[in-house]
Amino acid sequence: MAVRRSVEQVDTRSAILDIAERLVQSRGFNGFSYADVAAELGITKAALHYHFPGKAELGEALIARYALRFGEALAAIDAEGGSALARLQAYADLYLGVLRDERMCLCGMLAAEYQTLSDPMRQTVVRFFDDNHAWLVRVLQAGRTEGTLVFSGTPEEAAPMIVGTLEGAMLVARPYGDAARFETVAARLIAEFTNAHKGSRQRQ
Amino acid sequence: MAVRRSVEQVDTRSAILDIAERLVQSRGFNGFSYADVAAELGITKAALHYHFPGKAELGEALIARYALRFGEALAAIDAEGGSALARLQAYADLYLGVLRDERMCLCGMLAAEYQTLSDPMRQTVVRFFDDNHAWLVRVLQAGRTEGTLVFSGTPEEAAPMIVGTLEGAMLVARPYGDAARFETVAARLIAEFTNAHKGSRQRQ
DNA sequence: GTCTATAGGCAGATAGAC
DNA sequence: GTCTATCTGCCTATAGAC
Repeated sequence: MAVRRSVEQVDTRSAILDIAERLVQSRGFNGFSYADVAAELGITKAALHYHFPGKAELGEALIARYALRFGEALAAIDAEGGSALARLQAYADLYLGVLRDERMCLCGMLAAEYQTLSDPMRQTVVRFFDDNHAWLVRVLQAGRTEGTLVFSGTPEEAAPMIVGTLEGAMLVARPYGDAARFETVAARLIAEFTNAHKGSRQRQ
Repeated sequence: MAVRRSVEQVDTRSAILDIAERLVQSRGFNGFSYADVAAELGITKAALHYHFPGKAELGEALIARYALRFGEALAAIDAEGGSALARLQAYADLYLGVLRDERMCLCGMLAAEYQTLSDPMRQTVVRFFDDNHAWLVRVLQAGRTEGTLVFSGTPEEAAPMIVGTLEGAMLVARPYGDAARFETVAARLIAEFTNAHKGSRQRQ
């Protein structure tokens, strides 16, 4: 009963999203076309328009699913019950996994192309970063309370450093095809949030 | 005598590069067209092809000029004779100036679109990052010797952290239209390279 | 749901006049 | 150097048959 979609539709829709997601993460939103997706999936461009009326709507669905999965990954990290430090390391490993797949973070890519995106896409991109920020703030606060993370200033000030560094390290590592370059930066970043680096500067 | 170009050609060529540069930095290489440049400059698309045979050649010229100017800016920083710390701060301020102009770093943008670029463009992008890296390595080494910069590991390991963090902070700050977000991250980054954060971990 | 066929526009690019 | 005119191809998108 009910309003369940047919299996075919769900699968095709997911397959479209899978292909488009990889294309956007590797080539950018302005670097792929409906023709690319259709050819790879073995259907026509017209069929794509049945599932997504336009490229902007496909883009919105792309970010929404990506954000959903990213949120689930963060929830899974939380569920493991590790320390805040362990959670921060797991967060960096999420980025590493994307880079190893020769991709850029979807929303990092879209951040670069931000000025060419539709308003709905822009809002969804910003929300992704907002969600990341909020999760990191919780981790940082927990780490400070636990004593596993050490940093100056507020969690709200420190969180953008983590997002920015990981996004930027991915961005630059990709032209070099060098995941180790990312790993070195990520390791340094995490090191900055541990040990007894900060003596007097902690929470002035 | 000699083979000097006419004043008109030089000026038009520069004007084309100025407009294209801004368009690439704000919209991406795949987010602008010859028509955009021509309309803004008040000439036809055909005239653009006289100065640059194709979009790829325009792109190469764009990166080459950008790298040249960036190199000059770094030389100017060196010429001021400040400490390594002052030079590092001036380096971060270069990025801030670009962001304040509502632009992304040209090569950061092209790094995102890397997989869609021609081989010559790719090589020029990588060389830009190589040059940045080399300059930063010199500054870091000088800072360690002077005692104005403190960091763990080698300069070669630390330099990618600086490039990555600044590029990433720009990338994420732009959707927020918030230069202060960048400044906070840049300030933290520089703070990490100063003070007495690192005790035992320095050069193990 | 997917197809064929096609519209309408814009992309990068070229020829040749001036 | 810049123009008009034009080309070819790809883009997103739609109509309507199956």
